[in-house]
Amino acid sequence: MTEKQEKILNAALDLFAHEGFKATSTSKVAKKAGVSEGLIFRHFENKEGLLQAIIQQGEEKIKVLFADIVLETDPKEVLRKTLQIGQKMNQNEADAAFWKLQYKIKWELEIYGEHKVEPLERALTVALEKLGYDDPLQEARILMYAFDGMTTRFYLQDDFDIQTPVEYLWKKYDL
Amino acid sequence: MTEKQEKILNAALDLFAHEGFKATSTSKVAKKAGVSEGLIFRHFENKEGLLQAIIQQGEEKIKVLFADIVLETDPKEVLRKTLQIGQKMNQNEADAAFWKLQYKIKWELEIYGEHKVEPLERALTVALEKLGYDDPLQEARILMYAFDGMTTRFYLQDDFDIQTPVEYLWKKYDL
DNA sequence: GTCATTAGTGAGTGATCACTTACAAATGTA
DNA sequence: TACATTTGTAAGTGATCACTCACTAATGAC
Repeated sequence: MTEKQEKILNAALDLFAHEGFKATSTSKVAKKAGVSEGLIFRHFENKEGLLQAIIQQGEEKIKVLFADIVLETDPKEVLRKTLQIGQKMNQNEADAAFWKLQYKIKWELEIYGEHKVEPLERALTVALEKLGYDDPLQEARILMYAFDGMTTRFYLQDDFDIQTPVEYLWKKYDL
Repeated sequence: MTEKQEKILNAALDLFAHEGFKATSTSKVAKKAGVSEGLIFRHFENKEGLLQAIIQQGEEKIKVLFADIVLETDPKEVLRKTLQIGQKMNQNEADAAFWKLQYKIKWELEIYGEHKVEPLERALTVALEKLGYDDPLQEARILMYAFDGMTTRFYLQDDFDIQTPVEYLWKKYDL
């Protein structure tokens, strides 16, 4: 990966996240990255390839994000770490743009990518089973739906306070 | 509202919902509606105006959807009716496309439109208070986040089974 | 040092975009 | 019937789109 290749990816990530994939022109990406437009097509073949390269990074980043949780054996710690994912996703501006794009792109591509969250689903199910829930899989899924809903709000609603609902869930699950 | 005006709106709704706003050209809308492209601009001024007309319809439809719930006084019935919204939203293809667009458009416009769901939030809060929840507002919000997360999955994941989680919540709230 | 490969440029390309304009058909009103 | 207004069309418009091409600069292998 050359320096200019990375500059293209970073510029594309930022623009796709904030303006949308379809709404971002390749000329805009090139300008922001400080390279000629032709170079994008040399390295990524076409605009779709550029997007796929970013999504590819996403697959790896999500594994890293979940790795810590999947290995955890203490059930309450699994829940605690899950509720802390939101903070991890938005530690800095680059990460925030990255994860926002992951949420945003779902609707432009019309693909949820459920396999990506499956490891988390399994970890949560095991944890909730240990904690004595009757239907741990359904409870895990409801928690994940709520998390997705909260995250959506966080990215779309400027003044959204994510702290309060997270703390509420913290209390609710007695963590 | 002339016949052709409605045809334009319906064609636009369908295309915007399935292809996206930015990705849908005005010529495509005209072709699908069976009118000349110029007529779109005569009636709706520009492409943005066409979208706004659809969103306007959304504001009214959401009020109708919630009206029944807001007037309900029995707390459990409020919860039951809330969980049944999902079915109401997808009674027929036109409705499904309409509500899908409402979800989809949020990410293209980057606006959540929290005022639209406020009446439901209030109704749920009152209901959960009556049922003795410590923090009924937070509980109401978590339920709404979960609902949003479920609906997102429903629209993006072809084989998503919305029935099971709804039934789980039904049991959980003892309805 | 030579030569093949890769990285990078910048000026194109046709296609498509949202939108305009000039004009005709339909409709309402007296 | 006369005429003003609204509804509708078809053929444009310049701008912008994703992408290509001919070319040069840099790098690596021997």
